[in-house]
Amino acid sequence: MSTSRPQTRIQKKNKAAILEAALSVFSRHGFRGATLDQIANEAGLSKPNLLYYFPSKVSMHQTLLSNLLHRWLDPLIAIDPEGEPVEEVLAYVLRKLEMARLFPRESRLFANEIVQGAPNFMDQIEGELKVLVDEKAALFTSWMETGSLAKSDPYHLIFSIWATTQHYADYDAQVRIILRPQEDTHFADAAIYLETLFRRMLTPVPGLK
Amino acid sequence: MSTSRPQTRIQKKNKAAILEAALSVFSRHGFRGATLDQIANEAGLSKPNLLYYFPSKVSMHQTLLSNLLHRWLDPLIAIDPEGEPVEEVLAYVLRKLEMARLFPRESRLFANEIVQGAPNFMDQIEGELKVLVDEKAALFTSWMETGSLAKSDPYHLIFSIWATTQHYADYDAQVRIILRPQEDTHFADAAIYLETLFRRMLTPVPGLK
DNA sequence: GATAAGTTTGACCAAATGGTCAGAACCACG
DNA sequence: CGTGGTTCTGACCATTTGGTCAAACTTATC
Repeated sequence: MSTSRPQTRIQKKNKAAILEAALSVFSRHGFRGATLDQIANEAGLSKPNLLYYFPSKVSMHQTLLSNLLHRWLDPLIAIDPEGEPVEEVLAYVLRKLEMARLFPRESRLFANEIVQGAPNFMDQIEGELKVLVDEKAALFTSWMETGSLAKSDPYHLIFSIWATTQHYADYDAQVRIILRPQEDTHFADAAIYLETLFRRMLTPVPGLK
Repeated sequence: MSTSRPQTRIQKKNKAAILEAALSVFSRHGFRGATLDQIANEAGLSKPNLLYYFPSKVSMHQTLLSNLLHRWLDPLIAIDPEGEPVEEVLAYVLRKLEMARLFPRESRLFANEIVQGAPNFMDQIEGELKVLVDEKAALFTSWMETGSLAKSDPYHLIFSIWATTQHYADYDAQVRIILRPQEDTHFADAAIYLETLFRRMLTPVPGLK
């Protein structure tokens, strides 16, 4: 209910610059490993100036995490219960891969948080995320029962989609070294591979009941 | 060539306790996020005592990483060029999943290091790991050419195996929350799911040339 | 059980880190 | 332009952190 003032031009610009820098630093070094000096440097501001816009280091981190949640859930929400099942799931895979390509820092921020036991993200995982996953798992199960999707464990199916796509963001350093010659095409190659992988998994085999 | 003295009883015990504690702390908080006080606490030793056994914080980290490399590569080495292709790769998948179950801290240590751009692991990834991956990728390709393994990109195949299996160690916190009711059986369920996923991917379809 | 080697610790240090604050500089607007 | 709010900074602070060291305490060996 607080009558919050509208942001000034400078506030908008600097808050954005700080969050941008904080995302880079937190996603590489984790919360504890990141320092305000690094963030200030990268944002082109002084350390006390950071703390003029955000009351503390944790508040920057929390802001980033809650901004992240919606972007992270959107591709899952977009699965259409009225669509063609195999194509809907494959489209989800490709959307997730696209996220890994376009927002690798966000993916790593998330990875860092989970690896550390999700100390600041538990609530959201237990809440919105779990509800949504349960809902989509139920949708997958109903598709499997009508025979329009091959039967398998819907939760582990979702995990395998997350794992394979996020791998290209989180393990970027490893992927680049191993694929050195084809560095520039590796996302396109991954898309082809993953579409095959999941199409074979999901396409119902007519002979089986 | 240095004539290194044999370790005393106490040295053996305390070095092991320190590495054990360091593994726990580094794997949760990353290198920068871990503190010597935490490690000392967990090991039941004083901070100066840690530094009697290891000259610095980085030396503990490096020791853990190089101990890790061999355990990490072994399952890949064990793929037998003389074996039945589909079964060999599936056995590799299950071995990797077993590693995620038995050594989750090691997996997270590795994940932390790669997420941060592998500052202390580059050499080994560029060296031994890349050579071994190239070798096994070539083996997969030869199997694909003789028709005993379905055709696909061997590098992305390997990535997808790593990603899906390590997910259960690295994203443990998330997995446990989403699967709460079946927490205790989730590795067994994952084994069934992943075997199906990769069997469908790898089994050659007779009708296709 | 003396003695030399191995082990442990409290006290300490310099650097780094998150954060504060008074005041200076800047900007929008009448 | 001047004035009131906004933005920025240098100097500062308390705490944490990796690391040192001399001295004390154990342990093994003869």
